[in-house]
Amino acid sequence: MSGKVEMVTMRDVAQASGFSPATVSIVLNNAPLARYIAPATKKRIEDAARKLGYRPNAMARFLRSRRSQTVGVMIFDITDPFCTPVLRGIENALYQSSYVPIFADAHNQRSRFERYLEMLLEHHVEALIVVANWLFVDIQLLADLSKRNITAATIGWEVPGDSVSSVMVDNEAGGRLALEHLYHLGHRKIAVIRGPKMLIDSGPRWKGVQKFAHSVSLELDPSLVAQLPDELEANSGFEGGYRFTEELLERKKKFTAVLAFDDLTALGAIRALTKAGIKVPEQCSVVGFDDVPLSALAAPSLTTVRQPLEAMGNLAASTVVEGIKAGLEKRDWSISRHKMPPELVIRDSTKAVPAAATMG
Amino acid sequence: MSGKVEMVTMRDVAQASGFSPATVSIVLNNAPLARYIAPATKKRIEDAARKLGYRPNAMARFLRSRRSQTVGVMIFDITDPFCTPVLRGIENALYQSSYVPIFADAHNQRSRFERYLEMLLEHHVEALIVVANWLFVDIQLLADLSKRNITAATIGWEVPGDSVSSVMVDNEAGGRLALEHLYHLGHRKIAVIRGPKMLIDSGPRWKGVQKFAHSVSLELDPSLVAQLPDELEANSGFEGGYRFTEELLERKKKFTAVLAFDDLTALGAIRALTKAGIKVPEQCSVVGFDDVPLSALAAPSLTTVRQPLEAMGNLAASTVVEGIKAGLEKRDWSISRHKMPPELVIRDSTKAVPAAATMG
DNA sequence: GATCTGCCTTGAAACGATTCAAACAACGGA
DNA sequence: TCCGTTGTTTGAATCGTTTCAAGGCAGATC
Repeated sequence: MSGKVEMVTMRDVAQASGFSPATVSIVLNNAPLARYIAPATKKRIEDAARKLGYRPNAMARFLRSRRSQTVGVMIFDITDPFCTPVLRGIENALYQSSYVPIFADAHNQRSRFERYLEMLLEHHVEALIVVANWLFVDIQLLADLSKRNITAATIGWEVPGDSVSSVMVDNEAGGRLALEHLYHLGHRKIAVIRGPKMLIDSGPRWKGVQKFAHSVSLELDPSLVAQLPDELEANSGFEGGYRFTEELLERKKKFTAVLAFDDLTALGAIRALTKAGIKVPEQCSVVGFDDVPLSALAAPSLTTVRQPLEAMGNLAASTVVEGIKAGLEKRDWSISRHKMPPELVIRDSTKAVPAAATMG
Repeated sequence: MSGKVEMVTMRDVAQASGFSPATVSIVLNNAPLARYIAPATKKRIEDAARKLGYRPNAMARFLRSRRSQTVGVMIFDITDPFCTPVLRGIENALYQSSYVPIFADAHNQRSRFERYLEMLLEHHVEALIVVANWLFVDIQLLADLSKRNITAATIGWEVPGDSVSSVMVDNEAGGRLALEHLYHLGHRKIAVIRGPKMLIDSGPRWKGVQKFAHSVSLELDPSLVAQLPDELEANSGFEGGYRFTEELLERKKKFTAVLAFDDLTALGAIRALTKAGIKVPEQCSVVGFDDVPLSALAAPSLTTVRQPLEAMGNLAASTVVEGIKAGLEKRDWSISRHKMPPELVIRDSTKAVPAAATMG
């Protein structure tokens, strides 16, 4: 209860057990040489370590072995509800492999991203996972990492070249799923809110929508289609969805459904509809994209195209851990590019189109 | 573009600049001795470092100086929307001081908490911030940390004794604020959903509610008061709020407002009311607590008692950084216990009680 | 010319682990 | 007795910094 606890070092364990530090190291790490160590020796060393409460010093270990047991996790904006499940997935996978995540939040700022990258490199992370949803393109990143052979993976984003693994949702399939759902419910006049140009997701999703429309000869009225502006604010989608929907209503456009770029946009659209006295889903259906956690809690709960966010985080982390292992064992290893299948989650914000459209 | 980049060490900088590693270290760290170094020398060393792209090796530095530039951030469950803003606040403050957060998510499991604590100690974090909202009480934690003199702070929680700083909201004042608001809107028949016993917040909030009720001679009908069960699931509050409200309605209880333990509970209550055809806020007001990010997006947007979550994270982080500094300079330093003032945020889920109550 | 004073700069010892080549002990066979 | 073998254990170097007592070198003082 009084003075500081002196750190217990390997030397202490060696002394206590009567063997040399070398032997202790070999036993405690179960290094290859451990197979030559007498069982009795192992036991005595392990007992001593336990008794003294020995904890290896991660830093000292690193210095010799080049292993920091640390992975950098760079998030573009933790405030975005998209990130939380992804982070959970990453954390969980790393935990299984006894890696510790160093958390970096870029706040959507490039300068912050770079400074954090610098810090992560100083801490010699063994791998880097970047959760981003737009084009942070950074050649420096690519060069720095692959040269220092730090395995890296991105989530929701892809880096050109073949040095970084990636995990994404199949956006095109997702776009298709969303429109297909509305179409099968009988909707024909559908407003579409496309994502900002700067987001990599926007293009493919829209393509999926168009392709499906084409396949069933559905004409998408261009005056019902809008594109969200490029914005860095985390919740700007909500605003955007709200404004565009409001505008459509003011212009007295007719539509029975809104296909929104993502869940926040959908929520914004719903807010505008509700405010104008239009009931969702009775008078107008709304479908989102992502299935962020709050979508299930919203009122009405949101029909959406689900990205398996936690699984994506998990996969990315497992991938880099695999990459680290391969590097250690000097095995060959090539990056992977995963496209996860999206899944339609039907909740309360969509409904079959009423026999007679009630909106004007 | 070919082989790996060899690490640039301080020795390389020394060689390139024509000085010794000692001098380089002194200059690059701007150590006390730096005031004796000739300006020209400094410049040459700094130039060389820049040119070679020298990056200090955090591990090696630690080994000598005992400073890992690392702070452990233990979160009880990142899935809880409460945590995100807090995490943001912590991250931001640490970033300002060039500390890097090591992220640990206990998933509400004690075993995981302990394992992570172990890992954080191995990585020699210079401080620990624990975001928890219930009694994880752990004597081990206390002993281990203060003995190894690692400064620690908790958020939303307090540790007995005087070794750990804490930042909390003033729950009692918050409870008061919530009821006061409803009362001033004219509500008299108010259902109250108290928090789970295991949460430290529950008691004081309820106490605040009671005190205010007493001060205005308002009688709280015990049959309109429920307590959420002890549950570890992150979103269990929603379920709880839903179920209790549903039950009240089934029992045909009369009330014009619900005072919920937290935002999720409030959202659950709203869901139940809406499902029963009762309009919020026209027929029934609902007030939450916390002001988690999704409260503003919910429909109707939620009136709630705001905890300054980001500020709380920020404060906790600044506090431990201060503690680290004090320790380094062998200054005296005593822990602090902050109680942040809550703030009523009026949105769309509350309204003056109608002249004639319409509910049965 | 010896000694003293500042100024700058540096040698060398840590820090706590890992890693091999090498040492050691014991034993059987020649 | 000597050698080789087998089965265990270890000495000593090393990783990249930091730190501080000590060193070198002008110029000033006696």
